Amino acid sequence: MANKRKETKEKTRRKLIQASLGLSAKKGFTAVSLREVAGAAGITPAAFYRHFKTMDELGIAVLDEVALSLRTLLRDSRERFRGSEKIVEATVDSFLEYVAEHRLLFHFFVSEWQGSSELYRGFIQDELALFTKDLTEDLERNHGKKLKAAALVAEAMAAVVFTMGAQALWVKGKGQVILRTKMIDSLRLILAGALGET
Amino acid sequence: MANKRKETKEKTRRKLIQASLGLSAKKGFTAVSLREVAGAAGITPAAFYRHFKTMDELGIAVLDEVALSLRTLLRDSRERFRGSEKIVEATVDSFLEYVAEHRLLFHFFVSEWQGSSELYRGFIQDELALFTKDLTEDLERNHGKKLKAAALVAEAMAAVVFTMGAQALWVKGKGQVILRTKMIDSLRLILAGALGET
DNA sequence: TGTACATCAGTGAACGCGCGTTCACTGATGTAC
DNA sequence: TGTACATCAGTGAACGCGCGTTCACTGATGTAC
Repeated sequence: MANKRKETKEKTRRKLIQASLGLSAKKGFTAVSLREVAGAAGITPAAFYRHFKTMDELGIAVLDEVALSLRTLLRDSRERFRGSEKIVEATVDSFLEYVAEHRLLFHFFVSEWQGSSELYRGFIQDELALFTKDLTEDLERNHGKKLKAAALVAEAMAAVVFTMGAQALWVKGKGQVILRTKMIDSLRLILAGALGET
Repeated sequence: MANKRKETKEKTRRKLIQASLGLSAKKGFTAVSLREVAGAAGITPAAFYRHFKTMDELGIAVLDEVALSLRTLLRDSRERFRGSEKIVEATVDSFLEYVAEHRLLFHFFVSEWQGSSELYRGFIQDELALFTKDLTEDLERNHGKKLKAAALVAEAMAAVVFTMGAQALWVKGKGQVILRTKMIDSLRLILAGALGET
């Protein structure tokens, strides 16, 4: 077998990424040290360099992970409302499930969203633009030309969904239900405005 | 005179706050060290303790500063649309002027908005709730009962305004104008949805 | 299949450095008489 | 107003500690024959 070495290396790499997510949930990725993350992943600080040149490179690897998972969110959301007109509920429910199931990834995403690292901010903005673009297409497909300025609608929706989605990270039980209603109603408001009298 | 000592102490305190803002713009407040901020303010590390027990206490002082300035934003915005029905333009223009004039304060605010410090996050959510509450009242006053669920409208608007406002930090020249239009159109969409057919 | 050599993920010790915190101190400012 | 004492913002040296980075190394895995 010519790949056992590759396999174990990949395993360690994934441990480093998971360790970053866990540690940055507590105090923010910028405040996590190379030694900490190496220790949490079960390797010595020196071995860290076999995987990443810098902590920034690790940060980007984490964001790649987030991007990947966000795209599955989109796919899931699409499947849900295919053929149905309940685009709003489908989007919100997919989103809230995503946040619950990928807490650490989503928290990393929003915490660096408005952060000070231009590198991470740029990456996140690009990913958000992708999300908005796909949402725009879905809106056009579902509502046709009755809806003008679909791109604008998608952007306003994304702002609401990500902002309130971030709140979902810190709210439990009943609060989750209230938040869900709030998200749905907000999106309906926007959609109603966009479909309103010509 | 029994207050020259007080005065100079207050001056140093302000220098520490300003230094924090400058430094955290570059790498985020969490990554700023006590020694750095003391150095930037022109005092020794030990003297820092004459003003704050910890860096966290300094962070809260900075947020107090932000809260204060946000309230003047609200006042300014209110004065602009008093008697006028152009609540949307007035809000957006006040907001964009605020962001431009208080870049560092606003950046600090949004960068900790979804951050990992529960202390700061809580403080910011409270301040945002205040903003939303006042906006709700203004909406009710301006549109009366034609508008239902004013609180929801205000919250959706706040999400849009703060999210797009954060983008204004990193956009120049023509981009600013486009962003302004985008903000206005988004808010109008929401408002139209809320005023739509009963 | 067995042997001899190459690869390379991870080790452990060492380095110089900036960190937060403490301490006894200084000297300008404030207060009491 | 002048003097004697109290206050206290800021100093500068010292401390132990975790940091990122380097280095020669080890030993399991992979490759060539």
